Amino acid sequence: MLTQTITAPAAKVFPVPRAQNVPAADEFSVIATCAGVIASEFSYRKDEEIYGEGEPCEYVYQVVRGAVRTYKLLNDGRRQIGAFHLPGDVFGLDAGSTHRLTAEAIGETTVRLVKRRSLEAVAGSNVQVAHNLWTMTARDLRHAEDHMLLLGRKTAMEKVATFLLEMDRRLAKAGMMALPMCRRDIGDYLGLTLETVSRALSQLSDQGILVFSSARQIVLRNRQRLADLDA
Amino acid sequence: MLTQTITAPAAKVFPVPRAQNVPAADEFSVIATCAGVIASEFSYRKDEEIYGEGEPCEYVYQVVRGAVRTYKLLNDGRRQIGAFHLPGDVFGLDAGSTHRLTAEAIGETTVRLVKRRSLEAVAGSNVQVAHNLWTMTARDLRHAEDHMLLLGRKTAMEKVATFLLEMDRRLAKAGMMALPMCRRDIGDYLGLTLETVSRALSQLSDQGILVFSSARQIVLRNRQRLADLDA
DNA sequence: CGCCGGATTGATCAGTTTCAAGGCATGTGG
DNA sequence: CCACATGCCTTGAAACTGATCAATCCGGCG
Repeated sequence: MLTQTITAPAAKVFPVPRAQNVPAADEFSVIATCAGVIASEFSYRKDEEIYGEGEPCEYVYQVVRGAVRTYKLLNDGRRQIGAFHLPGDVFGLDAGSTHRLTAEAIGETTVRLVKRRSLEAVAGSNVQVAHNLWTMTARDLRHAEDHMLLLGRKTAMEKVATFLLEMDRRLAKAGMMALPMCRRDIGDYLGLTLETVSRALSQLSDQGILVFSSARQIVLRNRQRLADLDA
Repeated sequence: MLTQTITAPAAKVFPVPRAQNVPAADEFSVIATCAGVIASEFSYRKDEEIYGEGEPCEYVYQVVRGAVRTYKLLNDGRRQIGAFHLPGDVFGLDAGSTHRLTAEAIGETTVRLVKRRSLEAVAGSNVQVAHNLWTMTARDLRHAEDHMLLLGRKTAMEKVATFLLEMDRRLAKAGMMALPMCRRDIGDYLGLTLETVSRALSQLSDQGILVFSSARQIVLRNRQRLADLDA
């Protein structure tokens, strides 16, 4: 899956560069800094597949620039996006031997990656690294548990409110939120149609809770009222 | 939360008894067998809380007899059950310091338990145990990912079909399935009302896909047709 | 300028929920 | 031993939320 992206720039291998725009306590960096683990960088074009469901886990990834969606499909094409991965986020870390979701670049996206085998090797002797693997998987589990509550029990408006607060927390810069994903992606993340997402956002705009600079550039005007709508 | 169950039998401490009716490759047993880790046994009455969301993680549990539901609540009481835990299943293993779901006994239930602190201690030096913690959390994550797809994108009938196949796989004995949980629990697991669950089951019964011995005693007559309904 | 993908908005439809009634076991007290 | 209460389940009818179908609209770009 790395070789099929022939038009993408060749991966540049370099000796453990620390990420710039990434939280301080960064398990990925800790892992990548361990002896024997080589971090590379790689770019994907819009909508390009990074790995597919069922494929063997060759690498573990960290978003550097851009955004990634991971999802599952039903036979007839219905899609459930499990998570959006933004700069600094680690994805593709599966404990088993194959990926259980498909990962795609949402827009032009750059990732760092480490070989899973070298990770395994280090984890086999380094308890700190083994602990980090557990912590990262546990973080994904926590998100999934919260998201099950959303999918199973929240109303459309509550889902959208939760989504906006999550994105605000994760990617707000200077009071402005620049959503990398389209309405369909949001719908497939929230278990809604794109029309329902659009209607909910319009309603929030009408109520003055948010303002659109453009369809994907949003300023939250009243986080408290949004939080009230969130159940 | 252990001390408040005053009418339950006192925990009996005993030196690492292997579980009888439990899979061979049992990480919990591996963990419980490690030096310094003491396994106890404990029983809970129907609907008794085992731990609450937000409480510190004192123990990790394994169901011996009975069944456990773990769930989250919204402010107004809407409930999402994340998983049912049946004999042999491990639950309550959170990487953080507090539980993120509430656990309750569904009926009269017996569990084995080990102190989380002793687990931590062993994991700090034993890579095998650290790896097992990761594997168990990853298994929960896999289930949560599958369940997000169900909650977000499957129809009522598809949800019920998936549920029946899951329970058939996990607790069918002699072709018969004895569900430990009520219709409301099933609904709160599938993101449906209990009436919708009941209607779907009746419909499956009408179509001859299953037969009720009683409301909770079910025989699947045609797993293939059920799998077809599952999407 | 005109195209195109994405977004919005409107009208109708359908699936699920809600509300309500009744049935069927189980257990308890008279 | 029967009457009755209780909890759980089923079934029906009406209401409602969100989906579907369809028509623009808007902004960016060739």
